[in-house]
Amino acid sequence: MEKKKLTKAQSNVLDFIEAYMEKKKMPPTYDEIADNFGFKSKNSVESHLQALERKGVIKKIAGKARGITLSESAYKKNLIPLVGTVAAGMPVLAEENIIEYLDLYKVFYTDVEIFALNVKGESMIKAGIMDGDIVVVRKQPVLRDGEIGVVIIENEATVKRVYFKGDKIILRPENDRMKDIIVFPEEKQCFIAGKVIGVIRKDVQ
Amino acid sequence: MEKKKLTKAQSNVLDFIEAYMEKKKMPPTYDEIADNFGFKSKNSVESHLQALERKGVIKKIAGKARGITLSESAYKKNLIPLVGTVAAGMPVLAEENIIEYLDLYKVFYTDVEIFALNVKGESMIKAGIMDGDIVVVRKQPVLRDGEIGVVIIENEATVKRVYFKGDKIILRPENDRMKDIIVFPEEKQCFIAGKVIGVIRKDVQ
DNA sequence: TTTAGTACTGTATATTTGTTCAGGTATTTA
DNA sequence: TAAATACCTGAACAAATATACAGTACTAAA
Repeated sequence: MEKKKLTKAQSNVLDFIEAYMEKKKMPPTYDEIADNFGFKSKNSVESHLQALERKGVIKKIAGKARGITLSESAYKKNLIPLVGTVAAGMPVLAEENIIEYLDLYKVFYTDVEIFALNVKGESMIKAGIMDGDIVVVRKQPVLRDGEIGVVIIENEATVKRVYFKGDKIILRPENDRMKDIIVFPEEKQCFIAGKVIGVIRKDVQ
Repeated sequence: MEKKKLTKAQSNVLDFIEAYMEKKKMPPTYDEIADNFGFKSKNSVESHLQALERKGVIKKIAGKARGITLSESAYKKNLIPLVGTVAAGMPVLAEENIIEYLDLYKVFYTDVEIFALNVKGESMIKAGIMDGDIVVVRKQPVLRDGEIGVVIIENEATVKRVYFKGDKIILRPENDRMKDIIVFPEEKQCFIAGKVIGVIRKDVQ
């Protein structure tokens, strides 16, 4: 892992490999790389790959078709570094400050089905769920008393804290200015879609 | 796309392909699949792959090494369906209810570097940022007046709304019970790490 | 009972693919 | 100026790989 600087040509080859893998979900062959850059010899590719391997950004699997793997640091482009305490003088993103790399796919990974829902309105503001947020929901048909869940009432999905009292369902907003909504399942078409397990906010003001 | 049901063996092969691709970032070869299941003939693999292709869950790229691609629906395992209005009677996750598939990697995609930070305490509660949340931060050395940012003060990272007044930096909590923190950059080692662009909450109570 | 599909083995073959050897020119480094 | 490095061509070769053909056995549907 010399971490030497890449030349322009080497950097172009690496970019191509990354883009190819992103799109096709597999590494390119030597021929495909040569074609892309108009190389008339596969050996041009071999040289570049050897250089990239020497500089530690890829690893070749000898003899194997499409045997190119991006080394860890190249992958981390897709991972978000989670920073802990920040040592003096050291750049924020220095390895020493990083606790782990967040793989956003895995943050909400579950065996069961999950889905997401756009939140409209401010009814859950005291629970930290704001207008425009996306809630991540684990699909399940029941809720425990007091859990935040998604309830479908006549084709409309609502996020509320849910209580059960006899045959009534109480939907309690987390907002002092709003009142409970009481639903009688016998009267209105109504069912529980799932439990809110996460929140994603894309635009922080 | 017949969407016929897979047999147990076919399902096993598909699972292996998915796991292999997850781990190695490339599709397996026929030999590797045969080895995994103890098949003594590559033709067993070919038959299974043809069946999987007929049933629409993979696509083969004829003649190409590792020429297996998972069809779209198989990928959606990694994507979170974003549900809009929910039509009556229809299951929540029916295609008709789904607006788009969220690719969490892309939700926070930017050209510039981003990192994440665990939030401790309730100082930003009115901005919908709660204790235990993860804030996603775009690395940048400046902030506009009133933006929520991450400021490092003597090795401690804090999330606050940031104002500038003369040579002072004012860190304003979004919590009525807390007071502004005023920092004189000349006296304390202090710098801006970035702007908060997103929030992720993993455990909703 | 026939037909179709599943699930394998075994052999053979053509193509794909990585790799090596032998050059060449230009550019940078010592 | 010499030596190293980057960057390319061209040809040849061996290994990796997909795929076709010929079977066997079992199961489920028509």
